[in-house]
Amino acid sequence: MYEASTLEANSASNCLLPSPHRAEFRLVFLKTTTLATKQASITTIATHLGLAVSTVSRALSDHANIREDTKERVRQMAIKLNYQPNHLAAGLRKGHSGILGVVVPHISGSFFPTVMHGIEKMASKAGFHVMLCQSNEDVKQERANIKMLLNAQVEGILISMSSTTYDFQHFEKVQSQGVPLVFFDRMPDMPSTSAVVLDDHQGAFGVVKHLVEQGCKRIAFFSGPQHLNINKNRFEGYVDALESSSLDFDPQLVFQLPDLSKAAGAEGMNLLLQLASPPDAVFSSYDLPAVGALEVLQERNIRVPQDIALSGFSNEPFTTLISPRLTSVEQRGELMGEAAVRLFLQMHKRTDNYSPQRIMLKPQIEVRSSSLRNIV
Amino acid sequence: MYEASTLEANSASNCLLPSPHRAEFRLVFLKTTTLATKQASITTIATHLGLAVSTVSRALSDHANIREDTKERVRQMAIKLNYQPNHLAAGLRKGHSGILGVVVPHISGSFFPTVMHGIEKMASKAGFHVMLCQSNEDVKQERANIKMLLNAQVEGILISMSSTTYDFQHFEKVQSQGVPLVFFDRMPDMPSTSAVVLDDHQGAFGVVKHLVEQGCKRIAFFSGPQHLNINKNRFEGYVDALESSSLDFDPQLVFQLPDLSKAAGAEGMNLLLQLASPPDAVFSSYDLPAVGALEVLQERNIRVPQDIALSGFSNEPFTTLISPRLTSVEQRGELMGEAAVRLFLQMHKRTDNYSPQRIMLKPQIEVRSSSLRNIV
DNA sequence: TACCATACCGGGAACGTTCCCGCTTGCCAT
DNA sequence: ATGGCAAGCGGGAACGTTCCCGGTATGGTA
Repeated sequence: MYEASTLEANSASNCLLPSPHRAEFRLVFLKTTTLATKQASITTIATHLGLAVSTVSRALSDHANIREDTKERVRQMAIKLNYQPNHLAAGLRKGHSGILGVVVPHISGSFFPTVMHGIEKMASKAGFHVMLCQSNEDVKQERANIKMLLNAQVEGILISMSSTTYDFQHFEKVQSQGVPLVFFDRMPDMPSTSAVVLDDHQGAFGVVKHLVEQGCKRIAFFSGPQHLNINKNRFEGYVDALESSSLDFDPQLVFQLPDLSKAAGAEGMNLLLQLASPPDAVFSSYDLPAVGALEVLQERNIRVPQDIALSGFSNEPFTTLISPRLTSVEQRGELMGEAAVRLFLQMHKRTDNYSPQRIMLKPQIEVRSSSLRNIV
Repeated sequence: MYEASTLEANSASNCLLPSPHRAEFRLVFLKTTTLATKQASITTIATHLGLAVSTVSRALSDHANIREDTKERVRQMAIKLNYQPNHLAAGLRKGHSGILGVVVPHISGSFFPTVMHGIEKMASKAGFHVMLCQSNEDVKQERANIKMLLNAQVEGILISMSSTTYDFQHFEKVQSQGVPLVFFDRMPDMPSTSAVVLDDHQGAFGVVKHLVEQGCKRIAFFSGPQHLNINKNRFEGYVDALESSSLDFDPQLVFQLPDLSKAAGAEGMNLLLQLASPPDAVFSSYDLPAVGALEVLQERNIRVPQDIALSGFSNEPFTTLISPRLTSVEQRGELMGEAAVRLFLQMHKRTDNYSPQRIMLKPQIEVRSSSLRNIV
């Protein structure tokens, strides 16, 4: 169709500041070096006030056994000397760093960023710093990430598994180290792990039930790699919903896509249309293939949803921007992130006696015009 | 139009593991507590081998003055004792933490996650850990984030300014502390700061020039808050392109939207259509308002691009999923993230004598069917 | 034989905190 | 007058590293 052309494709170009700015900079810089001879520490405050280090430490942490006026003196001197507490030293001494590690397969799409948003929000509220890694869907990087995080003395790890992870020794090592481990969305088939996941089964089940209500009888399914719990559960939800609606399961209508892309969805749709009896609905494990299918249908002037109804999964932002708007399943990413942190906090409080817990979030099925036939 | 209905709206429900799993867990847990009596340190290895701590330290860091066979013995004992180096202690002693701080206004949309992807990729390649904060477009949180990061002894801060930031003292404090500070995308109007930004002016200029080439003569503009450099530069690019095309600047055609949302774009479009002489093109500072405008036009059966051409900015993923596909400007987020880290690394190497540098990325204008009138 | 350089390793201080223990002072009850 | 007790503070060890300054062998050279 319309090929996107490119007007400007030049690569990055460095451009230094004009000379007046550079001059101004030098000034600032000189002022800097003379001031920042040495960062003020707790000892600096102590010697300046003739107090003991321990007293200053307790004053700053608002300990009860320190008089209010000495506390105030310490605080004043602290801001006067521009004192910055050293989190590293405190962490070393206290035995915990206040850092929470997060590993995601990648930072793209809308789901993982949404979860990260929930995680960061909740973690910072609880006083934790978030250290972020991405595994790039690679077990080796995942292992390296976990090792890094353990070295950084994180107090817990929240992780969504990479798609190439089949053995779980690196996860077990984390647990044996006594570090709380919480999975979100993608979790391994391990007992004794905490996790927060979406009820993918129920989401898929609900979508198919909805399609049946709309009069669909031959519902096709686009699936992803089955070793991931999420895809497996979505598929089973599809199968169970068919059975519960006394519809036959037709393997011809099920495609395991090589990747969950738009192109793969388009290809799948083309294959479906070549069938002797093509489907009257397509349910895709992810929104992108559904859009691919939609474009194929629109090219061929097949009406959506009248001839073929369509539903995706994940409720990507674009589902409400295309026309017809795409029915999908909201994954509640932010809630998932928050729940994962909450689970971590539970395990962190009573590290002696935590029992692994699983939270299953109820999906929300967003019914839109791509599947809504009888507009009331 | 089609109201999205909700089938399942239950909130989160906790569900404990079934009893057999819990039993299995107890077993695992007991094994854990007995093993993890104490994390092995460098001293543990030293005493086990009858070596000095310093020797072990140098052996593990592959120092030249240690015999190869003792190195090997140390390494073996390390894995035998399941030794995990303590990054905190090393950081405290060495005076640097190996942590890079990142502050973004929010983790949503597609731009910031893309930048973060570039940052994380580049930083981890350089051996840095990434600590992530979001300011939620709030100066107070931004200040708190920076303070936190400084306490965490980060070796540098990469930041994209919040939209509510008007004074820059917290930035100056970072610089006076000698901590490298690099802005990306949104930067303050400060001299002597390093930054990597998109050439927003050129991007906007190019889009308008392209629209003019397509025969458009009355080009409307949707703008965002002008105190942010990005919006200001886009607006100026628009103005300069008009002038360079000897087209009149008509203030009636320029809207400063309250927020860069779809609804705001729709409202703006409606107002534009009420004009005595409506525009023949709309250029929006962000993609979402452009989609809002598009929906209004499609409702009224106004043809895009024949009657009114359309262009957005940011090249959000959905621009290629809607129809007609939306012309937009690619912001090169990943490249921006990588460049920001590279800039930091430069400043980090020669902290004594770095000159602030600015990198300006060339935008790519993705011409698509929403603005392409004469299909060759 | 005396001497020096090199290879290899130990001892110990330091990084900035926290926390346990102990000391003084003042006050009240016995 | 004696004891007890709490408030308020100081001293110092410890957390796990790294790094400087040594020390002891070994081997080679004058």
